[in-house]
Amino acid sequence: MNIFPELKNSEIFAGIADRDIQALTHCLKIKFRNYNKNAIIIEQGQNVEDVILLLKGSANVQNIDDLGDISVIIKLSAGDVYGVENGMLSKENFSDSVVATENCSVLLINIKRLLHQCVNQCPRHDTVLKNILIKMAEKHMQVQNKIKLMSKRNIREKVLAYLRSLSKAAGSPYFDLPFNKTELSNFLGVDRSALSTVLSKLREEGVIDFEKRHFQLKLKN
Amino acid sequence: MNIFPELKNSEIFAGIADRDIQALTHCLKIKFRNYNKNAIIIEQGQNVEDVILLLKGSANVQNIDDLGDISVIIKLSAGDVYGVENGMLSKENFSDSVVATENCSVLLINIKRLLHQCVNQCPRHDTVLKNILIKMAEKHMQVQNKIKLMSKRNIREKVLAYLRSLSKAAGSPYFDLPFNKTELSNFLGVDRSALSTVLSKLREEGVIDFEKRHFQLKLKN
DNA sequence: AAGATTGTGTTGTTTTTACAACATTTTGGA
DNA sequence: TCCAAAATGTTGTAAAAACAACACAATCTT
Repeated sequence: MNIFPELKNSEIFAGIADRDIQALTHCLKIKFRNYNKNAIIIEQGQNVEDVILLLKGSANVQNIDDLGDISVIIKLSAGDVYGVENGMLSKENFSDSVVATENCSVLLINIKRLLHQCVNQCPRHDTVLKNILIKMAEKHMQVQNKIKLMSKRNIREKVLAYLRSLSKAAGSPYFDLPFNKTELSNFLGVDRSALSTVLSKLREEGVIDFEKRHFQLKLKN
Repeated sequence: MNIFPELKNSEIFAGIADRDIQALTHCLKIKFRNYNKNAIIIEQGQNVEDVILLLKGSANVQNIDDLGDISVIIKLSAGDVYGVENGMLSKENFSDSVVATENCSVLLINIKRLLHQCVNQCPRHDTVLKNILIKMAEKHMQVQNKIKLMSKRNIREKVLAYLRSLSKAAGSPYFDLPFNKTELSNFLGVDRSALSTVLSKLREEGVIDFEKRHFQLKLKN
């Protein structure tokens, strides 16, 4: 399959001439894949060979521990990249899974080819790497911010801090959760039913309103 | 002050010839600073101008929220780097503080100079940047792992998971906490006295033993 | 060395959470 | 469209956590 048109629309390849993109496709051994919702894009334990670039859809980076408890580490949206950090540290295996939460289109980029200086002196290799590293930095900041949420001493403060950050990102008191409520509980590291109770209470108090994934933050509270 | 000898001992400059290091010092506007224990190396809100490289000592990356609650996001040890991600995303200000937990020696590296292609075609600039990005990737992984700890549903599992990771890193059941217990509670996002109770219980059950910062993991449990 | 500050463990109380079980709704396939 | 599976909200209960207050130990300052 010719994956050329898919790459053209990605931020990572923005501003790169068509024939340079063609060259990069070979140089970086780029593969294109589609995944259905709930499909496993990366399975924890799997060999680290490719970085993934999510072109379309969304996915959760998650981990299941010995007790079977799921922890959702981060959410990936279209444009996001995952796995560069593993490659940079020469990790053998992924310690977390990436699971599609919608139907996804994904590019697989060979990690070794990406990180090591291209023998062909392939044009724009560095530009792509730089763009990907910026994406990684972005995730790094997001994860650090998530730690602040999770440090809050109760569910109410955790979820409010998270909702505020979504509202801020949306630039509006109205916004959509990127998760269903079960995923949200795993994202915040709390029990689902306890979260449900807290959300109901916040609604009853008039602090928030919500319907399915659509939320409104009514008071700064 | 001549900071040359200080740089030579850092991993970041490993394998770079002496006169190249001299050149880099100017090119990257590198400054050397000492900080006493408890001194603020970076204050949240401060302008992002430099990346810091911790040469000696240790520091906590932490955040104080509106309610005055402290959250310790990560611990920095000798060799660690902080602030690259902010620079890469053109953040104006730091949103977290970095506080010395021992007497520290620090290099300040101009972030713009580091990230943008050097006009002088200064030798080894890229090597330094690459080394620093690997350090960033390392922190990124650490932070993701921390999220897994914090996702555990009770203090017992959180602290045990953390102690296991320290034991694994030390390659021994005996190891030292990089925190005092108050800091540890802020690192894990739990109440200090509650943590103290859990640790005492674990000791009483024979799962762990500890004295000050020195710990032993007696059972996998 | 003395005094002040910080760190630590303990306890009791109150609040919050996890857990389990369930009913209902929604979603996704077949 | 119908069925099965998944998501959601609710409730009760037991367990755990936060909070506050305190005593004592350790550490730092002067």
